[in-house]
Amino acid sequence: MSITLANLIFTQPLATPTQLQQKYPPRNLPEGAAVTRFAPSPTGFMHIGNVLGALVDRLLADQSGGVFYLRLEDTDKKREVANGAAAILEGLHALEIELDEGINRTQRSDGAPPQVDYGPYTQSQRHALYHAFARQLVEEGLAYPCFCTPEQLECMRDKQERAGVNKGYYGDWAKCRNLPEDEQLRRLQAGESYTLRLRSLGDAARKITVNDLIRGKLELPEYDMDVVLLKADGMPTYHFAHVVDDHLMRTTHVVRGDEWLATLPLHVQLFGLLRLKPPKYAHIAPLMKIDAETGGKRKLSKRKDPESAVSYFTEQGYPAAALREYLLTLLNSNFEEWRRANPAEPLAKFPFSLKKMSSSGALFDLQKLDDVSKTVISRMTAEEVFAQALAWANEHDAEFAQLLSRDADYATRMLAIDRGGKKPRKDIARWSQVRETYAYFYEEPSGGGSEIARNYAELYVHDDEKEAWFARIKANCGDVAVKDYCGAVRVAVTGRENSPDLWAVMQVLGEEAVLRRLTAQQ
RNA sequence: GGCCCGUUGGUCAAGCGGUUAAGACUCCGCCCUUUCACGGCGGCAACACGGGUUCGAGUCCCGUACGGGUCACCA
Repeated sequence: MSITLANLIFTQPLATPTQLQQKYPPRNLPEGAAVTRFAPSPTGFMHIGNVLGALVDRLLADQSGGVFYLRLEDTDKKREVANGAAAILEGLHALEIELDEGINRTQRSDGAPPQVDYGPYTQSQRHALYHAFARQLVEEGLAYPCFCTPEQLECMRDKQERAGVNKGYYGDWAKCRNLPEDEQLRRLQAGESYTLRLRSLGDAARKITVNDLIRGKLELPEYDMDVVLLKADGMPTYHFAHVVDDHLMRTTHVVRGDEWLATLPLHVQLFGLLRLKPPKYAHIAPLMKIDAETGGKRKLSKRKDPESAVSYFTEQGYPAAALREYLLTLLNSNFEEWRRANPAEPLAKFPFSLKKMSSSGALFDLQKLDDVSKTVISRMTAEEVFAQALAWANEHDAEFAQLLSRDADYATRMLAIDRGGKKPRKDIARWSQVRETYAYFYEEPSGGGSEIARNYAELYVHDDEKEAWFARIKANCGDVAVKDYCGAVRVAVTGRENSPDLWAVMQVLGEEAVLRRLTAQQ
């Protein structure tokens, strides 16, 4: 084998890009079907913004008869966490977002015939694929080895900072860009550490126009940096992996955070140099919050804001459906209107539109989430509420889980109070609130009965229907106003000044418990 | 700092050259009611600022301010 740049860099036999494109042909899907992907890195932390993107991916695939898959971006071994993949799957599960492909799945969830396997779906296993495309770039003179050390690069940036010029590896600053070939070969043969850099053809003075599905036409400067394509360990950088993977996996729509807008021209350039067709892009604005100290709006921060983690919401016990519904209201403001008109339709039926998304960041509003969640929970049956509350308690409140499961029938009857009608109660926004809301069903109020309560105990007939029950109170309250009389009974029975329908509460508690509470000593 | 993106009530947001500038959440009031919710009705409250273009500008253009992003062998 002759001694060439490409042969020294790529010592293993590789397929050609053309062969790979034949191996992973365009997907056999209906016209216009969107192939979307969720591509997080396994850092052990799932940001709520990440699942927001995944929701968009899911919706896009659903409404077009397409495919939504998961790809693990584990090219940075320094940041990788042991069970990072599990955390990602949990995050998707928290919103019940289903995958068609990826990691532990290779066929569509709707039972459609299996597609060609477009995996592996873990980037660290796709080494040879990246190298195949990288080799082509080297052979065409579009990529070169860079021997600069991290220290040298750091030093370069310092100088650039002082000189007041743009930082980065470009133009005259790109020391290794024009190394004589014999030097390149010599240093490669000597085993020096190197990265593979793009020989950029971009000129920052020129503009390209790209279309973003959310923002419309964008005019951005060409990318003129010689970015790293392959790191010293042979792993691809995000930019290069994005181009190779999304092409080979036949992604049609790339949905990602708008922090990628700045490097979009680079990605477009890379697709061009590889003679590949770029996907469509949709850049989502970040979720924001009000900073408690400054009062200003800022991006939801992983470090400062516990509610930026999906796990926060699962711990609080927000139902997956509530999370999805709330996020949809942020995505498309006409969603609430649609939901009111179609209370039972699955989300996939919602005419979701990327165009209707805001290009500036939405404030994450916990209060509104609670409101949405209350509505979602108020529409569930008592059995559903019981099952989900119990599932939550099993994970986060063992004592309460025991209480609930000790008498499932009792708990279900309790949860059924004021539920199911046209105007159901909306007491609960999260499963963590169930225990406190229904506490008096499990423990006697501490106050004890009052004079009125003891008086009422004597005339109480447990088998009274609601009408008769109320008539009996009215007939016996004497000088005391009905309102006050009922109030006293309520306090004795529940320990609170307010509760759901008193009669219904007493029916569930049972005659014995009611009488005991009415006659308890103070 | 360079480059890019954005800015309609407290919040999410309709609006696409002529509107009394929708709706939802929060808050307040009233009604319903055995309490509290729910529900119904009503209210407070907005086009960041300055210049243009135009008969007319939230809507188009240019500045300014503010916010966000990016400038890694992280994604």
